Amino acid sequence: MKAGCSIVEKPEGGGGYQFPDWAYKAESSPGSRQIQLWHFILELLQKEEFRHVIAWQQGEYGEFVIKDPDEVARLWGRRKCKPQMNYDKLSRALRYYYNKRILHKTKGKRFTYKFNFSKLVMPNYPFINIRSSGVVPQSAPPVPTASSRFHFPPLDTHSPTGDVQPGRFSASSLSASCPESGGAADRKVEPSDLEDGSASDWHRGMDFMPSRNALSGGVIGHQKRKPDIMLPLFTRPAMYPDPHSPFALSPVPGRGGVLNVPISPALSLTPTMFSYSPSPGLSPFTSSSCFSFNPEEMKHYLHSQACSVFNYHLSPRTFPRYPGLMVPPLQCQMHPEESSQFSIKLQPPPAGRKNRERVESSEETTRGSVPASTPIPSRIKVEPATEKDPDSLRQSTQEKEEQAQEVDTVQTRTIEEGKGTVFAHPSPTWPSVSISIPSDEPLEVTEDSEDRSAREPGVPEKKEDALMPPKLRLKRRWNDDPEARELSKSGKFLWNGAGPQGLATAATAAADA
DNA sequence: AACGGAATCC
DNA sequence: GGATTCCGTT
Repeated sequence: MKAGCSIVEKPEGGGGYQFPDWAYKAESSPGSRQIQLWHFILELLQKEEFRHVIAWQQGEYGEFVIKDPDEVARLWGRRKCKPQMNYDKLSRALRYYYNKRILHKTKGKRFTYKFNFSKLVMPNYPFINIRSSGVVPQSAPPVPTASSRFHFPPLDTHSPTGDVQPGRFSASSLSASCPESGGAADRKVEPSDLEDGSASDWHRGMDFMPSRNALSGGVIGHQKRKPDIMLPLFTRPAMYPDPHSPFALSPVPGRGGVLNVPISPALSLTPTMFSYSPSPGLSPFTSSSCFSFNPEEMKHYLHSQACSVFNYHLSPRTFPRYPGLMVPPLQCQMHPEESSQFSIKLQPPPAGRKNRERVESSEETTRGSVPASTPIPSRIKVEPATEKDPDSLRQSTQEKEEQAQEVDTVQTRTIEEGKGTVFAHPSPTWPSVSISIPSDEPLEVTEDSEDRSAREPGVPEKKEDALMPPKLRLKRRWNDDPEARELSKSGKFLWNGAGPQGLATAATAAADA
């Protein structure tokens, strides 16, 4: 009986964050209707009260340590009303995030994982870019300061200068809805906690966005309505010193570059939405909004969108419509049927254990209904045995570089140099993303100021890469394959950096929801 | 401890 | 689809 386990628990008025009702609806969270583990983790991470249980790892961007695995598991179990939860199970769930590139393991460090923020948030906060100063506050993820919080990536590739300061996060309900969960860890933080962070409470600005949007859209309660255009654009915080605003969005409308981003807190940061869901219906940007923007931001956004569409074979429909926008032809399309429903299958059904057993024992089936006729595709392990263990070497030094490049630097270069894209069919070069915006200066959107040629000379893996199952591709990309990373850095994967706060915000929101 | 396959649940 | 559960392996 999960009677007491309500998933949607709106924060009572006052302390919590007020999102419009729709934000709390299950539909707002495609994929999973309940809080997701990574949300939960972030949620814990943003609360000082749990610092002894789980905390950001100092010195590593997005890295966190589970100090008390059992307790984390317990909390998670309580949240999910799974009393039997333990770290083993929880960690299994975390491990599933590896392939999704939401998380990866910091090898050599016990109970230490690392969020892949850059890939996580980008679709939702394409312009967010936080510096990888390497300074990670104790109780909070690397929080960009008011001055560095959000950058417009391509324009800011210089090395950061430790101006990241610890942010503090207001807490929302972390409370489990389970009946027995009344006490202990579930409390709200004092207002003082909410107040003083200069860069801290930014996510409260989220409050404005959905609600204002609901109003401005005029279609309250119909978020599914297709907007004319949906672009999450953010402005520089300094311009709008609204302490409550995550994106420094002033509640005062009408400023250039300000956009009311209608992000469902629950939905917006579900990474799978973007990465694996070509459906425009599930697009994070599917809510209506009125906004203004500046061309520069627009360029970046469009560019990244274009790249995303390209890189992931997303439906072109995911590309925001914009007058004058020229979406480069997707020449890397697959067969029509495929492309229409393209999605990265992270966990393709492998030959099951049953099959394995059957092969071995040549009969025997303990389960009820059994695949009497399940064609067993013999699985080919394509993955090259890169048996090096660069961890010890890489860990402290190189990883930071990675972060700097991965997170901070937004690769605005195009697929151009990718020649044959990772995924794909050799497509004649897709020249720079052409984005034309009315009343804009000549575009040089695509040039990376650094122009690092991280290009692999040989790139022998590409073909192989293309043949490789998506799962493996991703795996390669994220696990330990520096080459793969290099490849991705060189333009295969074009993501904007993003801040963990965004996630934390979402986590909070989701948690509250 | 960490990984990942497999089945299952919701 | 996202866990949860179980478990063999490294």
